[in-house]
Parts: sequence; structure tokens; C-alpha cells
Amino acid sequence: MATVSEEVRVRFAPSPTGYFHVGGARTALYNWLFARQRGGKLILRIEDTDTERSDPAWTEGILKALEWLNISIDEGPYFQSQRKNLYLGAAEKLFLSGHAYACDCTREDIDGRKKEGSKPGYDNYCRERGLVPGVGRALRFRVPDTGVTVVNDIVRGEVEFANVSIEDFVLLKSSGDPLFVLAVVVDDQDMGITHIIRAEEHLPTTPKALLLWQALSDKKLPVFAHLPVLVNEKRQKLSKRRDRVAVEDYRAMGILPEAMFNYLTVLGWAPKDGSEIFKPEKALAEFDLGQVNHSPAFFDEKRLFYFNGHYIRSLTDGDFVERALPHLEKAYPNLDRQDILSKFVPLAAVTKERVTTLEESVGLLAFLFDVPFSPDGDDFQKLIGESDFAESFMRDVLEHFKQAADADGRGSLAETGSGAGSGTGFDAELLKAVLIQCADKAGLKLAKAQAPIRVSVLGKKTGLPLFEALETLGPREVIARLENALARLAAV
RNA sequence: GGCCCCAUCGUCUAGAGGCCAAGGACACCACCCUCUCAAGGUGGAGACACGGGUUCGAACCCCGUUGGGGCUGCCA
Repeated sequence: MATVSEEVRVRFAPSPTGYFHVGGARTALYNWLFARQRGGKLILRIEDTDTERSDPAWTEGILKALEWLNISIDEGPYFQSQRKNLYLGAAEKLFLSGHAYACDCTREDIDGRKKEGSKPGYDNYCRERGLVPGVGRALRFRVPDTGVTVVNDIVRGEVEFANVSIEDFVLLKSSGDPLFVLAVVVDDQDMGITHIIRAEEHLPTTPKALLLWQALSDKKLPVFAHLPVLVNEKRQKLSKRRDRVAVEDYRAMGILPEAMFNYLTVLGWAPKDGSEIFKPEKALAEFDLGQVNHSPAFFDEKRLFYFNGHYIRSLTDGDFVERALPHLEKAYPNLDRQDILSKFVPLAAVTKERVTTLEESVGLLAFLFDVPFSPDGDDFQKLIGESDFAESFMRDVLEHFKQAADADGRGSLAETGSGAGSGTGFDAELLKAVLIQCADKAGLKLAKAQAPIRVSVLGKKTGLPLFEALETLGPREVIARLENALARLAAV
């Protein structure tokens, strides 16, 4: 056991070559958890040495996503594109020490020399040619022909690679630009990284990094942790192109960051007591890299949505309104915030219970804001058009609603028809009593009787509780919609 | 093809040799609750890939097979 505890320094090192997806987010999260519980530092490093594919816009997305998830960065972002001289210096050092050599082979040259059954990869053609480095010549690392390189991995134990199976890999392109293998090792040493926590796909290149690390300096080797990859329903590694799993997309559809955080945490790890929905503090206290699962995990949206629904329901009504409001404002850009709030707030509690994403609020509340309002065709036909009681029942209800409206003082002649009732007149309690009375008279159960009223006024056969919705809509609008429905029925 | 990783219900997992005739959660089905829909409650169906060892005893350890995945770029 070490007596001197060194500071833990980990890094999250994404390449900005596309949408930031949930796999990257999970890697960042596990790095964050590890750093926080060890009192260490999390460094963000943008690996943009591939100038062809990198784009600052993607970096911006990564930064925003991390902030949204509440994954705080202690240092950085550092950009590899700004550290080129460091890599070039290291490359020169490696050449001078004999660890690297210049190579002028093209892909075609190498393939041309390849015979049936020969080993894949580079054939070491230039190893002893003594070429001088320069433009048009790549720099390759001289990999030992014997021995094994072992990767010390917290999640997988010790993984051995025979050095013969590793080809003399390229450090510098023939253009003179450094490649990621070099940049990564130089940076990890320069930044004092102690633990490298990343996706399993990087495991095969790890022995190269280790060989390079040792050739560059005698600094203590880092400890690795290769996390299982996240896969799609076909059990293939999540891909930015193939799978729609951008963090930004989930944010846009109204996934709460705390839900995403929680779900990502338990995707590959579980606390001892088996609980699954918990606060970040619990993850911080109990997370254990050594307990992380070894096998690929399917990113199951259904489960994410379940987590999200749970988190939404645990919000206060006020918080829910605040979080969902942007989605409504986006859907109804012509409405003032106050117009939306005046109708949304009274229904927030019952809406919250019924959505699994914030975005779904828009659909549930559409009957309040859609202009012109028009009931769903199929539902109208089925529950009103084909009903043998709907028309007469609706007429009866309409009459009674009008009476309630007159008593309320906000009747069909009132100027405004919106806003919650004051508890007298046209309110949920009374409307329910009225409808039950009408239903009794017609010999109907409330469940059946409410259907045509619901479709006429709320537009669909399912949705928010009817009476609260009617109250919020107000007498004028409710009566108008019932009359419209009757007219539509007559016109058929 | 080569190298490497992995293997418990459809999915995420609990399980570190006896407490497992394998537990929880999502999804699914049924019922209850109920003004619809949800939410919630109760119950149900559903897994240790296969074959050899080791051991008094294996989901757990070892070997093999099969299956899946990753890497195999002068991408990261």
C-alpha cells in the first residue's frame, strides 16, 4: 500500500466530431463520480487533432451537455489542436532516442508487399532503413518484438497483449501532423493523469499507449478502467450516425437532467442495496468503479422514460410549470407567457401525473391553446357519431351547463371565458354533479356518459380529468364547443 | 482472418461456493382503484448459453465450445 497519497486526476477526452451522445455522457459521468469521491480533479480535453472532422460547434454541444447534466469540470477544456508543439517535441525525442523511425511507405506500398497469409498491419519495412524524418515521411514507433504489455484495469483486471501482435504504429502523419495515440500519451503525462476511465473500445490501443508512455518518460503508469460500451437494440456500439441518441435530443424532448444522470449512473452499475432511483449524493457515496459491469449495456429509452416520469412526478407543481413552460412557448410562439400560464397553472398538478416527458405536456394541454379547436375525427366519429345516446345527452348537458354558467356570472355572454373558477358556480365539483345527474336521468354510468362531452370539449377520448379541464376552459368556451359539436353532428 | 473483451428473465441488474427450488426494476399480462387516460396497489408469466472439470456442495472457480461485441486507419 502506498503511504503517500497522490492526487487523483482523471480526464474526459471527447473528440468533437458529431453530436454528443449518451455513451460519452456516461463516460464523463463515471469520471466525474470517481474524481469527486476521491477528492480529485476532472480535466476536460478536446481531442481535435483530426482537423478534417473536428468542428468547434460540436465542442460547444459537449460543454452545454455537461453543464446541463451538472457534471462540473475542474480544468480545461484543453484543446489538442493548440498543443501541437508539445507532440512534435515528443516525436523528436522519440526519434532521437531510437524509439521511432521515419517511414515513406504508402498504403499501396504496404498492401503491395503483402502476401497470402501474411500478418495484417505494417511489415516494418522501414525500420532499419535509417530514413531522415521530413515532409512526406511518417514517423513510426518501434514496437518491441518480444515480451508482453499488461494493462492494469480496474474493471477488467490485468489484460495482456503480446508485443508481437502490435504493429509499428504511426505517431506523425506524413503531413507532419501528430496522431491521437501520441497526443493522448503526451497530454496524459503532461496533465498528470492518474486514472484513465474510458470506453472499452479503447482497450486494444492501450498497450500502444503504455509502450509509448514508457519510451517517453519514467513517470508512474496510469491505472485504467475500460467501461463496457453502450449498445443499441441490435447490440451494436452506439453510433452517432446510426442511432438517435444525442443528449441534446433528449433534452429537447423534455428529459430532466436529473433523470438522465440517474439512469446513466445505473447503466452498468448498481448500489449494494439494489435501489435504482436515488440522488447523486448516494452515487457519490457508494459508486465503485471496481463493481462496474463487464458486459455491454443496452440504452433502453423505455427505462429512461420511466425514470423521467418518476422525476417529473416528484417535482413540485411550481417547478413542473417552470420546466414545462419552454415547451409550451415553443409550441405556441404566438401566445404570451401569461396567457399560457393562466390556463396551465391550474392544470399543472393533473398534467404532471400524466406525462413521461415535459414535451408530452404540449399534447395534453393542446385543447387549451389550439386555434381553431377541432376534435379528433376518429374519436368524434366513434364516441359521438356512432353513439345512440350522445346527441340527446349532450343537449341535456348543454342546457344544464348554461344554467351553471348563468349562476356563475361568467356565462356565455361574458367577455372572458378563461381562468380558474373561484369555487362557486362553474367549477369542477358542480360540473361533475351536473353530469352525474344528467347521466342518471339517461340511465348511464359516468364513465360512459363523460365520453362525448370529453371529445367535444377536450378533443380526444383520453386526456386530463374532465371537470378540472372544463373549469379551466371556462363556461363560454365549454358551451361554444358543445354547440359546435352538436352542429357538426347535425351536418353529417 | 488476427488480437482483445464479454456471457443471470425481452431489457437494466442483485448474486463475489452453501442464506438461490435465483431477488429487484423497466416492459408485458390480469385484477383493484377510478369521470377517460395516467399514476398507485396486488398478482402473473419470464433467466443462470452449452459441455467438461474442481469441490461434500457452483450462477459464482478452471478449461473448452457456442454466441455476442470491440479493435484491426497516416480517425478518435
